[in-house]
Amino acid sequence: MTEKKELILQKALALFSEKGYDNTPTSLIAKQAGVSEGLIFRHFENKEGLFKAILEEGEKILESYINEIITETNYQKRIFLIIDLVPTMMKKERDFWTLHFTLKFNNSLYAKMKYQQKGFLLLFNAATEALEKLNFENSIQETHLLWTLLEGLTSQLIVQQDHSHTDLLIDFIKNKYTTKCI
Amino acid sequence: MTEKKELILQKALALFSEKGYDNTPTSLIAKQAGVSEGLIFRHFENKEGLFKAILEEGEKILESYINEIITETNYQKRIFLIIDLVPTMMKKERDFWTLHFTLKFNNSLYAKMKYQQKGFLLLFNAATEALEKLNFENSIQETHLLWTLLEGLTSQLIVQQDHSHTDLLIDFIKNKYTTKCI
Amino acid sequence: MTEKKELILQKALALFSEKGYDNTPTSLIAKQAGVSEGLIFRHFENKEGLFKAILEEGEKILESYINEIITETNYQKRIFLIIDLVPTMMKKERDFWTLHFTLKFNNSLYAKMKYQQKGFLLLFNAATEALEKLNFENSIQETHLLWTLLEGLTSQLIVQQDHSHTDLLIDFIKNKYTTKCI
Amino acid sequence: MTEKKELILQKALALFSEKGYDNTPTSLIAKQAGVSEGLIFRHFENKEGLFKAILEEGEKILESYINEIITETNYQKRIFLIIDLVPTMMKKERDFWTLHFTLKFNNSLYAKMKYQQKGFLLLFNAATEALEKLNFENSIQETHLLWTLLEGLTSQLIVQQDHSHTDLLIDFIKNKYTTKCI
DNA sequence: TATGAATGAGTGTTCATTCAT
DNA sequence: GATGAATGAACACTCATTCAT
Repeated sequence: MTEKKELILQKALALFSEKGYDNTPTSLIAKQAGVSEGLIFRHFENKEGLFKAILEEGEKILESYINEIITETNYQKRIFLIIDLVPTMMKKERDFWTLHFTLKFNNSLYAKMKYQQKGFLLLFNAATEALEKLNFENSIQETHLLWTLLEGLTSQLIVQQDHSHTDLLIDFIKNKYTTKCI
Repeated sequence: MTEKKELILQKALALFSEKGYDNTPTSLIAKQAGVSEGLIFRHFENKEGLFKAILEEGEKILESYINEIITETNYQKRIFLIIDLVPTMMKKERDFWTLHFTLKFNNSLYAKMKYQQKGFLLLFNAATEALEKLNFENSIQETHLLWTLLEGLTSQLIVQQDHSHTDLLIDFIKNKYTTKCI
Repeated sequence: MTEKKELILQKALALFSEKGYDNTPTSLIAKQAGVSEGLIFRHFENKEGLFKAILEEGEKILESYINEIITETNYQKRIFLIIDLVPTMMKKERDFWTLHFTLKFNNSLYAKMKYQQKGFLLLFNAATEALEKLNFENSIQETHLLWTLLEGLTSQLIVQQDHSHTDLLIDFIKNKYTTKCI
Repeated sequence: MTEKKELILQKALALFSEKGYDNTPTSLIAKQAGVSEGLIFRHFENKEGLFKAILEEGEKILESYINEIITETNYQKRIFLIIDLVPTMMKKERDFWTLHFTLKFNNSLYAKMKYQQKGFLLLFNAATEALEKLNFENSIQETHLLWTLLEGLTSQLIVQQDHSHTDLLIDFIKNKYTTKCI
């Protein structure tokens, strides 16, 4: 991976997440990366190829998060890790997750992200297992609830750049999962 | 409002929600509405003007939903109405809410939707009041939690066309709010 | 057919035949026609669509030539008309026939010209009939020979803009077909 | 001439004749030759330089054909050799002759082929001489006729890959030149 | 009100060519 | 000799928008 190729990926990610895929011309990516526009196509063939390359980079990061969580055998801690996942990712890889989340609603591009659903399925099952072990009744339904919560959280964190308010909410949620009264 | 103007609004809404605002050419809207492309600009001045006009139509619908909720003085029922709001809207006005939700993440257009935040603020306060009256501790935080849940629910309903699974979840949530152990 | 559409067709034909289809940018066509480039695509959808539109115009002309020939019942005259066809067309519709002939060798575009082969088949049969009636032995083979001659003639007239030399050849050929000793 | 240079020439010839000069990117030539694109420019400076190099190779082949013909002093045989020239070349060096013939109509590249006209002029004169010796009246005009025939033959052989039908025609023509009644 | 011809700026993409290694 | 990263000028094509009718 040459330096310029790396630069293209970085700037493309930033622009895609800020302005959206369709509103980001390849010419702008090239300009911001200080690179000729043609180079994008030499390296990634397509604008879509560039997009996929970005996703693949994110996939690796996601995998490491997931591995950490599903290997955690203290179930209480595992649940907390899951709850923390969204704010953690949004702090460390904001651009990537913004892109990932918003493009769920762009049908044509969503297809290219299916891969990540495998990762999320592992996570879902790990959550169900944890909730069961922690003696929650109807652990599957509880996981669905937790998932919905996390999805809402993501949505909010994307729109409001400010995390302070959400941090409070995170603690509030954790507390509920401690007292088993969600 | 002439018949053709109405047709434009309808087809534009359907296309915007299906393909996204940026991926919907005015030429396609005109074609599907059986109307000349120029007419769109005569009636709405801009593509953005067309978008705003759609939002204004939705605003009226939203208002009626909100009125029904905030005038409900049985607080238990009010909470249930709020929980049901998302699936109800998604059944009756799917296109509009899909458009509304997905465009939250398109910064430039989001600005044009601020109006609706007034409506949602009324709703938020009505929820806080209800939760307080129902003796939930920390009613504001609880409302935030509820809001997050509803936002996650919306996201899920947009991606999965199938509501059956979510209906179960709705009941599950309602039950929690009945037993006061969310 | 608006005036500008007509202009586009004219200039495109001239440029395609002069520089070849691939070497003629749509921007140049637009410039020479004094028209915006976008208009080409409004009217013809594609560069290829423009090409096809040109062919269709030529088809009509070809048909009228063919009709004149196959309805000629004086067989001697018919043969002369056929021999004269190439130089006549090259004088009156040089650009079109140059385009037609040269693009036979561009496989991908040739497919779009198949229609004309129907016309040429009628002509071929009319020639065979005439040669038979004029008591040529092996009239089919003779027609093949005549065809080859006409094809070579076309090729020469395209490369050499000057017809004078070819006109002599035409008379020479006609004479042979009169004396039945080709 | 290194092995790779030879490979480039081979693949370029095949591609130019199949897809045409303009429709053959240097990148494709490089790919098919299993060579870096830069090497093409190191060896031939230009895409056009590559084209010229191909022509020069063909020139040598053409010369040997011509030598064989003009040194043939049996005039009957000489004429037959000339008639056979086109199908022979099209069987043995199809790609090269296809390229040669089709690019006659691409003005800008045709200029680079003028050299070959010298060879063809020798041939033309040798044909005239033979026809004169064989007591054809108006031998120059006859040679023009023969030339036109050969040109048409070439055109047909390029378009129709199948030679069988043309082989019959060749015999038919030879017979005419034997009976002196063309 | 409604049409449809016309525009022009922009968009993704291709490709011959250069150059450091 | 050979590579492959990089360029920049073109190219076909799209689309919101204007305007005469």
